[in-house]
Amino acid sequence: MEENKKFYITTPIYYPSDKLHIGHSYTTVAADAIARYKRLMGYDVYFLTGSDEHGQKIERKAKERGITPKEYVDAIVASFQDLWKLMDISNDGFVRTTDSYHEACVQKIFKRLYEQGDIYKSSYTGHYCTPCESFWLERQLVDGCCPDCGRKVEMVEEESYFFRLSKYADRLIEHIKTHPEFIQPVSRANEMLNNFLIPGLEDLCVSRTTFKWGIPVDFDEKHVVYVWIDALSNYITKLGYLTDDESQMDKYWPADLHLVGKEIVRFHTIIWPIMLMALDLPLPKQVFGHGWLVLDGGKMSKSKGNVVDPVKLVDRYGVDAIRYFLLREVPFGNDGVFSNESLINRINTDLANDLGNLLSRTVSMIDKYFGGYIPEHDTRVAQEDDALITMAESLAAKVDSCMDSLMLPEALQEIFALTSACNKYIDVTAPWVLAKDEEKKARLGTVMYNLAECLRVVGVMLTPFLTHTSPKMFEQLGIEDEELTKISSVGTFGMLKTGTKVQKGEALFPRIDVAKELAELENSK
RNA sequence: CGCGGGGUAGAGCAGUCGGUAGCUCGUCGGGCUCAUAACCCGGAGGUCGUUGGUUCAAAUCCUUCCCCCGCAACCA
Repeated sequence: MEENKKFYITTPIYYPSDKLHIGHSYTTVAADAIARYKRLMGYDVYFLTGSDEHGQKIERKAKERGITPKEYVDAIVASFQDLWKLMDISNDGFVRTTDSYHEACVQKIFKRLYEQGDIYKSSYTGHYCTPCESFWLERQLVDGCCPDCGRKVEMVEEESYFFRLSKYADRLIEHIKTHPEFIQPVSRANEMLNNFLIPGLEDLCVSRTTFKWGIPVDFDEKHVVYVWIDALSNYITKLGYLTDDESQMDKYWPADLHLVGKEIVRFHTIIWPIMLMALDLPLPKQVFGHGWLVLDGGKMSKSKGNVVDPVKLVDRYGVDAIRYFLLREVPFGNDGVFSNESLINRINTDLANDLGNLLSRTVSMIDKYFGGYIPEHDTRVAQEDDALITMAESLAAKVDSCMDSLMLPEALQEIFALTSACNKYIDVTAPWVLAKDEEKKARLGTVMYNLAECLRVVGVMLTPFLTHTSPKMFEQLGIEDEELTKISSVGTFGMLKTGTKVQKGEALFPRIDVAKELAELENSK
């Protein structure tokens, strides 16, 4: 395997105003699967996630509870980390915007941009609601009053710092046009160009004086840095940018992939690249804006009180079931519907019926017909063997091509196509018939061997996606040799050793009684 | 005329450089009995939102209109 292949992947850093919901899990699980896949392929991966902890909303929430903002975010950020542990997220770093290295670096970035003239001081005029301490745009006002509290707003002029986005707009447009892979899916690139870039960018107000919970502008302490400037910087502050040790920065920057939800594509493809241009740093190779998990009734939102709690689902169905659903159900990039029913159906059909049952019937037959030892095999004696083996041998390449385009559901479909083929293979070869005829023992052995070997291949390919399931599969197949769990072992068929002792275990995914389960979920609300 | 996405079998989706309409789930029927009542095969079910047009041929290209969703505020 080649050395020096690196892959830097990030999720957004989440805002700790509340617990995370299934949508956040979706982004992070997707990033995790990609990160794990790249590691499996031999890349030196750095996978970063974190929390974006500043801003007025946090300050207000903390005040309501009578605690400091830091106390408030500490508790919630701990819950983030628990969730990622629960979901088996393999992040290499976790950045908090309240970390001292981050704050120091953001101050340096801000100062540098100011000194080189990309940030300048001016004044901002807007409709201000004093009780809410918020500025509102003209069109946001309801009958000329604050949309939050309905009270009168007043025109206020505030001293602010501005970032010259306009200066870099042409360069950015050019970059987007010459790098079609930069913003994915492409429809999002069109959206950015048509809505923001081509009409012309206005300079961005990048400091606030109306609240304190932020990173102070060190040369003008009554200002704090605008949260997006603060937050976006995380992708490089964590790598040690502008510190004595920039080795991580040298190694991993530019990012290979910023995975984000579609609503923040704008910040990642306009403000962030322009910040990087101003800092004279290379731009990330790709920003991928995935879609949302929506509910039957529409968007998931805290105000509607319909958010789905990932912890509850994981407790009930297990991590792998949830990971699988998130990665498989919705075309990556599109919106998709989340419902308990679709979740349970997905678990039952793919995981319980196709995969789990296949392993179960295969191991049982090896137990029954060969005393639990994987038998000898002839290679490709029948046409059906040939088709199956060819499929198994070409699986890794197919999955790789899907993963290259970030087609996660399609990658899983390829893997499950092999399990389907195995189920069919059992039907065609009818091992229970072969078992009745002592003369067909050799043929029976080959059939069982082929099945076990295919399952091993499936197990290897599922490693990045179903982190608990693959080891369980290997255990039941009796595989102890680490080499047989690596990607390098699936290119040629027949690596599994004859004589390996299989271990019948518990069902990988017990089948769920849909009606009963839905009723219980309904009651537990 | 703000921008973007979408309207294809009961449900959810694929198919869009034109050429017999596919997949998953569900449903109906059959097969098998190794297995988690799982697995395998087959059937039924669609005037591809609407109007007009281009063409030998349109879900696919152009056009009219209708409907749904999202964005334009720090909710993945």
